[in-house]
Amino acid sequence: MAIDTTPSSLTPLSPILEAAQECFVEQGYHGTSIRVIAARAGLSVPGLYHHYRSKQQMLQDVMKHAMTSLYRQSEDALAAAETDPLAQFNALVGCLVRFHAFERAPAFIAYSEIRSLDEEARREHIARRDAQQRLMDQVVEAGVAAGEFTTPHPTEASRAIVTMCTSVAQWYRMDGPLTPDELVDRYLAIARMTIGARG
Amino acid sequence: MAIDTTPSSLTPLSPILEAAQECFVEQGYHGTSIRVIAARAGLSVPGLYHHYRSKQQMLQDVMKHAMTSLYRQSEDALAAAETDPLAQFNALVGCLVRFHAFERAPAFIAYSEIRSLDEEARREHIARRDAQQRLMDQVVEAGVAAGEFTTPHPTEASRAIVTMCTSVAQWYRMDGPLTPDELVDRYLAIARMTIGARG
DNA sequence: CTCTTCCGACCGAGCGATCGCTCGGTTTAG
DNA sequence: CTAAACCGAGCGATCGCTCGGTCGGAAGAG
Repeated sequence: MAIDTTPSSLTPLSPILEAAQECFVEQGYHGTSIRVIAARAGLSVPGLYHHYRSKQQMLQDVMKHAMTSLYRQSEDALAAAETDPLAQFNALVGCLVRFHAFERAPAFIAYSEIRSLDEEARREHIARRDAQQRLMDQVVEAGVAAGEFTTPHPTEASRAIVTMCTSVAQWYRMDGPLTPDELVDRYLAIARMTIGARG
Repeated sequence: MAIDTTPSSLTPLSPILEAAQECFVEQGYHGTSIRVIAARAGLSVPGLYHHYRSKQQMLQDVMKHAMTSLYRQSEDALAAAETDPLAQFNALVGCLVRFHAFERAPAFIAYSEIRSLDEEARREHIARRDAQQRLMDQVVEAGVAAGEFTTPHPTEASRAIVTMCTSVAQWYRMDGPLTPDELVDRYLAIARMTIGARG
C-alpha cells in the first residue's frame, strides 16, 4: 500500500501542468515559452496542444488547482477541529502555513501570476482569493465576538495573518533550520499574539 | 516655496524609468516590451537605448532605486526616533507601512521581479533585502533583550512583521476605506501585539 | 557678429531570433 | 481498423536591439 507523499495536495496535477507550474515558478508566465514546458514534460509542442488549448489555459488550470486545493484543505481543517474560536483559528493558520510551506510552487504562482491571467479568469481567481480570506475573517470575528481575541482591528489583523502565512512560500526551505513542526508551532504562536488570543 | 508631494521618495526617478516602472507593475518585466515603455515615455525605441543599455538595465535601476530609497528612509526614521526599543520599533514599522502604501509601484516591483534580474543583480538585490530585514531583526532583538518585547520567536516574528508590512503594497488604495493615518496606526498596533510589546 | 564644427538627443527602418500556435501527417494502443 | 497520442516543419507576429542617419544648440574661429 502506497503512502501518500504529497500530504497537502488532494488531487495531483497532470505531468504537463506540473511541468508548466515549475517553469512558471522559475521564469514567470511571460518568461516561460511553451517550448521549455514541452521539453520539461518530455513532449513536443504539438503534443502539448493536444491536451491544452493554450499556454493561458495551462496557467488558469494551474492557478485554479492551487486555489481550490487550499480552500478544500481549509474547509477540511475547520471541520475536523473543535468548534471553539481558538481551535478553529489554530486549524486554519496551521493549514495555511503547511500549504505555503509544503506546496510552495502552486502557492507561489497563486499570488505572483494574477496579472498574467485573462480578465475573466482573473476575476474568478480573485473571487476564490477573497473566499479564502473570508474564512479567516469569520474565524477572527467569531473569536472577537466571543471575547477570546482582543485585537482592536479584526479586519486588518486577519489580513495581516493571512499575508504573513502566504509569504512563507517565499522563504521556507524544508532543508532549512526549521523543521515543519517547528515552523507551524512558531507561526501558530505568532498568529495568536497578533490577534491577541487570551492565555 | 514648493511643498514636496512625494514624501516617501528621496530622489525622483527619470521619466523613462518612471514609465518602465509603471509598465513592469502592470504587465511584469517579461510581459513588457520596450516599445510600450518607449511609447509611455514619449520616445522612440532608439531614444530609449540612448539613455539605457538594455531593458534589463532599466529593471536593475528601478529595483535598486526602490531598495535604496526604502533603506535610506528606514535609517532616517530610526535616527529621528527615541532610542528605546519600542520607539525604534514604531519608527521602523511606520516607515515600512508608509513606503509600501504610498510608493506602491517600486515596492511591488522590488519583491515581484526578483527572478527577472540577472544573476549578479539578483545577488545584490537580495543582499539589500537582507540588510533591510536585519534592521527589523536588530530592533526586535534589542526589545527582547530589554524585556520590552515578549515574543518567544524573535526571528520569525520579525520576518512576519516585515512581510505583513510588505504586502500592504498589494491591496492598499489611497481612496479606499482607510486613511493613511488610520492604516499606519492600525498596523503599528497589530505589529506591537505580534512581538508582544508590554502595555 | 557670422560661420563652421561638433556633440548629445533623438528617430525610421529593419535585423535575426524567438514567440504562440497549427498544419499535415505518423505512431501506438485496443 | 479506429481513434487517441503524438511530432517535424513552419506560419505570421513580435521580440530586444541596432544601423545609419537628422536636428538643434553650444563652442570655437575669423
